[in-house]
Amino acid sequence: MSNGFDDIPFFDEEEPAPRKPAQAPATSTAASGPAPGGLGIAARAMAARDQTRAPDYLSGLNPEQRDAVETVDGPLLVLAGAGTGKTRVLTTRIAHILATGRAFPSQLLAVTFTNKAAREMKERIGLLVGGAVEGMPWLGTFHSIGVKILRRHAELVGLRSDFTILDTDDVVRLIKQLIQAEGIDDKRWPAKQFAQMIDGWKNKGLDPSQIPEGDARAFANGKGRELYAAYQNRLKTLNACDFGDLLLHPIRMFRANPDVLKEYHQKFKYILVDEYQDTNTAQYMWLRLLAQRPPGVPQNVCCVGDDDQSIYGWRGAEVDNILRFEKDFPGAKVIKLERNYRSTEHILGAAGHLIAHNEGRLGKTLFTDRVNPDDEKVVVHAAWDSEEEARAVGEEIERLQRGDSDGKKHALNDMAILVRASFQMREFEDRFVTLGLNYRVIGGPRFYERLEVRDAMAYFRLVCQPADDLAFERIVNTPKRGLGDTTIRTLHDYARARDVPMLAAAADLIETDEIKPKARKALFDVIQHFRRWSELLETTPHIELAEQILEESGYTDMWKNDKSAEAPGRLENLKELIRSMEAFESLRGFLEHVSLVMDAEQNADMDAVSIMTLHSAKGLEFDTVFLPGWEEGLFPHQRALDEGGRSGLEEERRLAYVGITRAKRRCHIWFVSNRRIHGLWQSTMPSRFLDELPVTHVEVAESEQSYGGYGRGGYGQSRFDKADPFANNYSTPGWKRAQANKSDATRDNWGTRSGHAVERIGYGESGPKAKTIDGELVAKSTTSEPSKFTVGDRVFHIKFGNGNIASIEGNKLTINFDRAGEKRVLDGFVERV
DNA sequence: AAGCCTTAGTTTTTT
DNA sequence: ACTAAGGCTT
Repeated sequence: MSNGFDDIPFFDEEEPAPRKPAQAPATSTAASGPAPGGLGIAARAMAARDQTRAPDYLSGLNPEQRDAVETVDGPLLVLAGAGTGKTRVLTTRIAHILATGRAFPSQLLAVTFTNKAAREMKERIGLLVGGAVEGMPWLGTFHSIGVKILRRHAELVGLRSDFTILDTDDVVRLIKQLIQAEGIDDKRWPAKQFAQMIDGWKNKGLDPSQIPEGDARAFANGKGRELYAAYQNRLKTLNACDFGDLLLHPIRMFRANPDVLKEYHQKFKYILVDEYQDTNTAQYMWLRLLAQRPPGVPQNVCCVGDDDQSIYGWRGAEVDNILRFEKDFPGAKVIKLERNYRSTEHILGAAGHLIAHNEGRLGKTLFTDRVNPDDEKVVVHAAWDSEEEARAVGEEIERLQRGDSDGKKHALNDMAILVRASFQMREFEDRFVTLGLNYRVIGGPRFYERLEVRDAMAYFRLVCQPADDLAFERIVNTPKRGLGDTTIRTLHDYARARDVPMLAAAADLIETDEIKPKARKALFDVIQHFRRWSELLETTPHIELAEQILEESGYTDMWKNDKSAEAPGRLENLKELIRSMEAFESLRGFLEHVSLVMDAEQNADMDAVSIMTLHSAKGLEFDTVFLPGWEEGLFPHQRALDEGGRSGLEEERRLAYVGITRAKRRCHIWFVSNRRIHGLWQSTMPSRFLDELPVTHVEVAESEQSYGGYGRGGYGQSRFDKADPFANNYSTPGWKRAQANKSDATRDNWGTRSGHAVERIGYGESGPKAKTIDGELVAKSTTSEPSKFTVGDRVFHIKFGNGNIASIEGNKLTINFDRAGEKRVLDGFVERV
């Protein structure tokens, strides 16, 4: 569990979460079996209760929190703003339900989105109640609980209970096969895209028969519905599920089997949902099925969320679920948590003013009364380009580390850089490597998604589940065994014709002469190996077996013989994979875990600055937060605006809100005038979100360096004394260029900004001379001067050779090259011949 | 089966 | 501009 954040206390300067009560039994009596288990916890919790006064665990709560904990009967929506003690309320509420004897641990259903959140909740309940929480079998993610339900009733939806869970990669490969089998051009209709469509439908809870006609037509000349149905059939044959099915199958099963649903109704006395604003339609349907009760019986559902932190609309989350909670659950009580324990008044003020620009919200205002005159305002900085941005952030970090500003030395662990898009990270990494500053990147490619780990897992899967064709196809020729396309196709056809797994097909076919002798020998060896491994499965310790599989299959040797730079790292990852199996009892148990828990631990020992996207920062907090890249087009992101319209913009704004509210003490926002996007230098405009920050809580940093045109020439006072605090930035070369571009076709990405009137102050002309790089950049991307080329000119390009200019858009030329065909290039890269 | 060349994509991410 | 992946050639 340690990625460095788990030990950061949720409350700053508050008393820690209540400790194990003195009268709690010292020894654990946790039940060993599953249901009806968990009496150990209940007993401890009951013992912890003090009949004469309010129990200890309630004492540290504010009135609203306490209300949310004690309102146990009937539907309850807790609107918990950032840093208001959400997790504390949830965990205390659970402890309270247990302590008052209202339910056994096994009668609580508590759902989270991520494994991390589930883990954290378990730990914290353990702290409250004392001891581990083995007795809460129904605390987990939507998906892990879905699997649990589904394994019990798999046969009701046409699966066997040992079904496999496919991840995205498997799904895409499977769909690709289906597309090809239909004779559809898989270049024109990419499997990946269709996988995303299916995912979208499943998020909405739609079967093939239910998808909108338009959607069905949109793919592969109207074959969308057919393909989706074919995909579901194929999954059934494979005895497999995708992630969406882990929710949809239980929904189907409950609808078709009211008696089963009733069992669960009786079982779950209290239901809790975390991060309710992130639920999608399918999750919502699932929840409603489980939460519904006959008239007169209270629906004990408690959903906790924050509409202002809903940032996953693009993957199917429906903020509406939280906005209409009261309609869905009549008689619901709504409690708002607005007292913030995390941030300074300036940070809260800035965030609150920004988010107030959103229309579709329930409306909360965070406040704190711990006001300190030394609290720093949110600082907005300008930089010339992203390189300077990274340099300046690096300097600020070193300053804090040394303790220059306030005499306190700040740990790198307390600082984070939160970016909108991951490509922004690189510049910071480069800079920090140069500076020798420790950093850690959160998110990004994950351990279990690495090629070598997935290969190894495919071997294990096939040993446990010989019918796993996807695993078979993945590794049958890895390492190379001379089993090429032809052989695989033969196997595939045979298997499909007889409806048997490919491994079985292979066993059949090596008896015949349909396969060339060489391939037959190779296949024979593979089959022998798997037979033996399967036999060892029951007798050999799983770690030993896993090592043996990787050795005997030649997989480790393959990487040992590989001379590429990555090979050693891959071998190291394989060792790590084996090591991580130690925590499990069997190979099967391990596989199940991995399919549901895709995250791996990070080392938290080192003191390091965290770099991550705004999305992965949700739920975390840091003393100092740096928010670079506040420019139109990047943040708010152009695509969010194009595809999401106004609601897209509002989601971006929520993202900005999430970013600011991660900060406890210091928040530094940056924007640059020039950024390279897709390899081209673009002039950028400051983000509209900057204009939405309140003057009283924000200051604009004086220009720290090279980037001249800002803050010099007698501007000592706050930029906010002016009508437009950022006016000066609009006099920079970047801004002028943006203006010039406005009347030009090159504005395509950037010129669509509206409703943002600014007064320009003619300052740049007489201002300090810009750096040399300025001249270069202007030369490359300015459009204020007419192009030195005209349509029809014959030009030479170093890569594409000779050609004629077909059209000119600012500094971008469209050229018909004699050999390379039509290309768009910058005018700086060609010369007249 | 390895290596080269062309082509497409380049916001955010969980399970 | 860069990268990664897929297709094609040798």
